[in-house]
Amino acid sequence: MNFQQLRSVREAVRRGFNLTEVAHALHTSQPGVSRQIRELEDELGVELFVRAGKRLTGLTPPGDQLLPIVERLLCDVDNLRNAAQDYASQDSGTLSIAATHSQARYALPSAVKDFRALFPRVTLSLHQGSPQQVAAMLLAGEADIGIATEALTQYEQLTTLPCYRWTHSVVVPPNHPLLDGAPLTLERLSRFPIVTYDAGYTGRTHIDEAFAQQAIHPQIVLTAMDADVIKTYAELELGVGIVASIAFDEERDRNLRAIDAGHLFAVNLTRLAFRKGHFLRGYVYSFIETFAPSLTRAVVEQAQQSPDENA
Amino acid sequence: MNFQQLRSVREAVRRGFNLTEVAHALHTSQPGVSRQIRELEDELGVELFVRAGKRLTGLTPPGDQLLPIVERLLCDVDNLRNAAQDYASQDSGTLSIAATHSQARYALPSAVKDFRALFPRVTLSLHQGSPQQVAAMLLAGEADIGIATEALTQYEQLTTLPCYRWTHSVVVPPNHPLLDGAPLTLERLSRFPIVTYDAGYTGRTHIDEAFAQQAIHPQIVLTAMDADVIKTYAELELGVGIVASIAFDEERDRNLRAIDAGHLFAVNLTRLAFRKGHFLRGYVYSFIETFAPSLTRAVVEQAQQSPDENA
DNA sequence: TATCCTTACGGAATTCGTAAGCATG
DNA sequence: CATGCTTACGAATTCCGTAAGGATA
Repeated sequence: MNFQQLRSVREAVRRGFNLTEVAHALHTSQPGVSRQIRELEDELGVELFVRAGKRLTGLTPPGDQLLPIVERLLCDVDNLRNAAQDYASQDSGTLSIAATHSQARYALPSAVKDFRALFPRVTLSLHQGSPQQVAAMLLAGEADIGIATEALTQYEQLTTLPCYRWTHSVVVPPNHPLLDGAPLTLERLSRFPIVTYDAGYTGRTHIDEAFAQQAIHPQIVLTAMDADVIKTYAELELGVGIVASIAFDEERDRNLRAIDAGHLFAVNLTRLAFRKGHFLRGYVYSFIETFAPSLTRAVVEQAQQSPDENA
Repeated sequence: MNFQQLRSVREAVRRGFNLTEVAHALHTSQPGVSRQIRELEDELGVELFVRAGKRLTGLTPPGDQLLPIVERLLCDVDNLRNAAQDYASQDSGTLSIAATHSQARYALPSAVKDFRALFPRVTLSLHQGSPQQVAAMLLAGEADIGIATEALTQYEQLTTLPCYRWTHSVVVPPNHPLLDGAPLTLERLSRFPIVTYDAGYTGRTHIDEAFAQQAIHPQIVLTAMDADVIKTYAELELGVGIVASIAFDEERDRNLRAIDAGHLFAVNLTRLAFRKGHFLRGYVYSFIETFAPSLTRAVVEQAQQSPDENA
């Protein structure tokens, strides 16, 4: 048994059982991969993959049970490397962050700035994607930490920690009727076409829930993955924008006015996540604490050890 | 990085940093081991071992931190093999049990008998030792499950589950004054010399506690690791024996009489233990349930997953 | 001086990629 | 017939044990 065999198996599952693709991913030849898998199966005495003729099509029951062990094993290989590097080169290395647009654009910049000053020799790589993509990157070991408001708690294999709470705001052009000073209600809001986030992004769930609860069916004329797009169309008077309050900046958004909507939609909780069992280098803890001061190293380490909590 | 390197490191720690011994344990040459370790250190970029001149004397801080990861990694290698075998040869394999004398001699036989009938093709290996040795065998991966009354809960890396409760009995020759029918008390007991278990064995802790609580200092004239020795000397009238009730058998021990001492000493709880993260083959669950019917597969699997419980 | 680790060297086994073969949709 | 897995083979590399060297208690 060796690591290459295990990597071949893991990659085969990830790449949909196409060994040619696996070979590319692992920078080796296709017959090589084929052999690695076959040899592992021989050694273990079980077929891990279902074969339709010569083609692999899925995992057998034993394969299904062994895969998590293989994953954990390879994860530990990374952990070993990371932990060693943490000593070998204390303050240099890579920090890979996966985040949604909202976080990358509005929440992270200040933490990133401070972190770069503290750890100039750490290469930061920031990957933007949907909450699902953020989770996928964490699970694949491609990112150390992920930050998003939605979806992260859904994954068995991720540990999540609360970072901060925030609410939505309504953004409208300066001459808009909603700026008449009367209290903002869902009912009033629903009289206007609405521009907001795509389903599954940045607290959209809470927006939908609020309307549904009052049996109001708002006319949503445009959805986008990020606040910048939403604000752009709110300026064009396509509709009333609903964005995260954090995404409105008086200085920059001079063509818009914000109305707090914290009382209309449930409070959102942005979470930080990492893969269970994934080793975090020393500076990763520093970054986390810079981003969310309540998440001290002790807090994060404890969350890592008691995998059942979802505080 | 490869498994042999990791095994060399693990074994070096286990064998007190003597690479010559490690080489024997791993069935290879001493320079080989030396090289494995050096190469791993080179690859990781950290020294794992403290070297005094040419001699290894201990772990460096990074070594200390990496060791648990190495252990888990190698444990998963075993898990992979075991899980595979569970499919490859469902009902054949090996079940290794570590137990104290009391358990091996009095509690296990019936479970072993039933298990052998159910799984004739499984090779049973039963290792007897002190509670500490039982724990050590589990930690070293040499035994699948361990059974003992003492000490097992002390180990961070072991998961333990309660099997059954039992109390002590006093055993004396047929003509002994304690058989006069008057209630047995610690005070009366302490008037006679006592023969019982060694410290750290089979509920000895509770015996000491009971006497200490009443500030009685019994005269313990002989201690032994097992009830058979104790009973032998009780027969020879060296002193009054205190043994686990389960160890007294009216049929066999015709030269002795037992007096229940359940009210004198705290109730003992015999526990079953296994290493956290250690894969258990299907028939292991069967054995456990045969031994302690309350420990169904579901119960055991749950204990495996929530490592913080010590119910 | 005995123990124990390192370095040096050479043979053996393993590994891996290329090329050819074959099944499937 | 294009895609995708397997088998075959040979070269290169890696691996590992023996033997010799050096440091320490």
